[in-house]
Amino acid sequence: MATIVEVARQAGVTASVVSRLLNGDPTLRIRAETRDRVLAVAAALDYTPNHAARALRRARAGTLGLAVHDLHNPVYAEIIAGAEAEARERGSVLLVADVNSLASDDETFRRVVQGGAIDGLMLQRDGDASDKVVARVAGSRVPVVILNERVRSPLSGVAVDDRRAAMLATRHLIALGHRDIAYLQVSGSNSRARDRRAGWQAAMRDAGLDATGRMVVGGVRPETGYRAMTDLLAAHTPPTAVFAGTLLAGVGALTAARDAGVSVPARLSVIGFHDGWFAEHVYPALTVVRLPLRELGRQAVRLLARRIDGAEAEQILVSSPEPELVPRGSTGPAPARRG
Amino acid sequence: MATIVEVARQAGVTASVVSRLLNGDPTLRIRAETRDRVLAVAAALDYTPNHAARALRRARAGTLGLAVHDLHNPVYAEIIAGAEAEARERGSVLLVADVNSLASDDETFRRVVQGGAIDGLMLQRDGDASDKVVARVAGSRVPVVILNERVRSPLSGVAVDDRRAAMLATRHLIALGHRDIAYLQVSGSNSRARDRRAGWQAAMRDAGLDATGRMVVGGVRPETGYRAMTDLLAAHTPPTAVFAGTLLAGVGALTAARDAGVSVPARLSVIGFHDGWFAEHVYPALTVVRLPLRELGRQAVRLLARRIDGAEAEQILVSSPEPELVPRGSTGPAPARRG
DNA sequence: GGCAACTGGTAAATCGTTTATCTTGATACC
DNA sequence: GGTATCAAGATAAACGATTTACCAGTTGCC
Repeated sequence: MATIVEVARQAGVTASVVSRLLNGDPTLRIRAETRDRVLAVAAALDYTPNHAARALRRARAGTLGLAVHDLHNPVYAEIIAGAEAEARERGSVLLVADVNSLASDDETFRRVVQGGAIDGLMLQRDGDASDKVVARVAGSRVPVVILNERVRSPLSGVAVDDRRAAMLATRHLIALGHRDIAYLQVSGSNSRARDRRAGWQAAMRDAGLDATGRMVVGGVRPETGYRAMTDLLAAHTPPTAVFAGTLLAGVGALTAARDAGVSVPARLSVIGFHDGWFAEHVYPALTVVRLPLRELGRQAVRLLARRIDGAEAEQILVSSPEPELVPRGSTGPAPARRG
Repeated sequence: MATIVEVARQAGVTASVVSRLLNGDPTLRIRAETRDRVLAVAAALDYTPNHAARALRRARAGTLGLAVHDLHNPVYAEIIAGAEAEARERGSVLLVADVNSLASDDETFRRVVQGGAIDGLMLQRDGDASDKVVARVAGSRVPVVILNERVRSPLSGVAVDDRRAAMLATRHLIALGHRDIAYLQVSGSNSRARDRRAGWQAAMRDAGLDATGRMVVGGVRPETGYRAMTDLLAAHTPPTAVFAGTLLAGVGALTAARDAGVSVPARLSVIGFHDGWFAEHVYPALTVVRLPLRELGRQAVRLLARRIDGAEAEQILVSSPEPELVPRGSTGPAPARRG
């Protein structure tokens, strides 16, 4: 590969000039013909600055870290897609690391975070491993942005309007005539869990309905949603509708209803949180509320970039595009009251 | 952050000693007490070698590139998970880049590939964008490993036994009494497409069945599988079973059957290729053949590491764990012959 | 006692960029 | 005519680590 010195040599100038020209140094005074000559040589040699050398000199890697939990969760895929696009547009590049490795493998953490391989880190707090990583990274010089959560001040975070979307979902069920609406709660203590629950409760209260006692942990995986739904259906008077706090719990709930012989949506309506391609391929197709996850990914990168440049911690709520109800087959009118 | 010079200073030696000690230089002669002192200081200062400096000096980034098409495809998620684990265990780190950006955005390609940000690249050839990337990267010094495909000699690649798995799937249907078995072909001209088709054909031939005329493009996405299945069902005598060359096409086929009012598995059996969590949550649960995708990801990283170290191009077939039939609800005995 | 071999390191040269500070000849100003 | 300014670059010092070559004492051997 051609180096900057080689370009300089062939253009008859010093490396300094090449560097300043290519980086657009405003203090550089250069004759037009010299500039053209340098640019021509750089193009001819297909000169590309060496990543490592630049990183060393600038004390900046040009790389953003993204800690991932489970790539199989479609919610992640969407956030990552947004982050990748934004990072690319800004000339950065995304480095992925498994959050469990970061938490449990000291060597990995040091290499990635302390060794300066990344300029900043994005991660979703979810479970002990991620909390551990947040704690450790807070003690380093690497700024961190929390994904998909409202956080308090020393931290930076970017979230979507979970509360509003949860209300949207619940109101949809209420509008269909449901009065006994259960909530499959997100596990963990974070704003996602709190806000979605709060949204459900608020919508229930607004409609004069009782929101107590109909809440059960649905988790973030199909299996947990399945179990939760199974338990609910085994109750004396099962709910006629269920709002699943996560997409995968919603899918699991649907499967549970089928296995229990409860027809959806005739006897039970199910609505999920966040959209994914397979929501159209379960049966019946899952009604969901869709949130701007891709945009969340983009904003996270922007915020992280600002923090790397020294800006203060910030909290961002991605409110556009707005949460949207996507009605599909899994929700329908409430069955006639048994009471 | 503490530098190697600072460690050396506090330990009363030169940086050379610290470097050689920490990197296990076998030619280094050092007194036990000096060694302990250096190690103690390094530990006390929590010394971590600077990524960029090391990369610059060694002319090696310590980073492996992974070009991704679509993170929503679960097959990818599994390969990535394997690659990430293996990379981490070897002290490398994974850098993800969207294959379309690499193909279409010149700037991105140069930064990532030519600038030395990665030591090697893994990608799945699938579509024009990826072919373009392969062509361009072949002209650089960066070694590339093709994922999930058997390739010819100048290239390196790692594949699973698509042919065998396809036979396994087809034989399962044959064993259930099906004789009219359609194949939803994978799109593109690659060994995945060829081998799966060949496996289907071989199994059909072995059973004395006709494999011609029952092949239609199913693609790699639910929508394409849906359309293909819809067309098949509209035929004069629809098949009684269908082998979908991809998981998502299988899911789409299932949905198509339902929308066409064809009950599965009573009138139509469907089997998919590769497993994914949602295969258990479609209705009926999708029978599939499972292949060692995670191991494929691991082997890809190993092969790439060898190539980076100068080894010749190689082709690898991941044959363990063996392809496995995972019977679920979408396949059943063939309906009584209409003829 | 002379030479070789070993011990326990040291010195210095990179790697490719960036950037603050100089230099040098020409022009402008008063 | 002396000085200040300016155009157009040149110089050189980092950034932090790795690696090759080398060296001063000390032992060992015959």
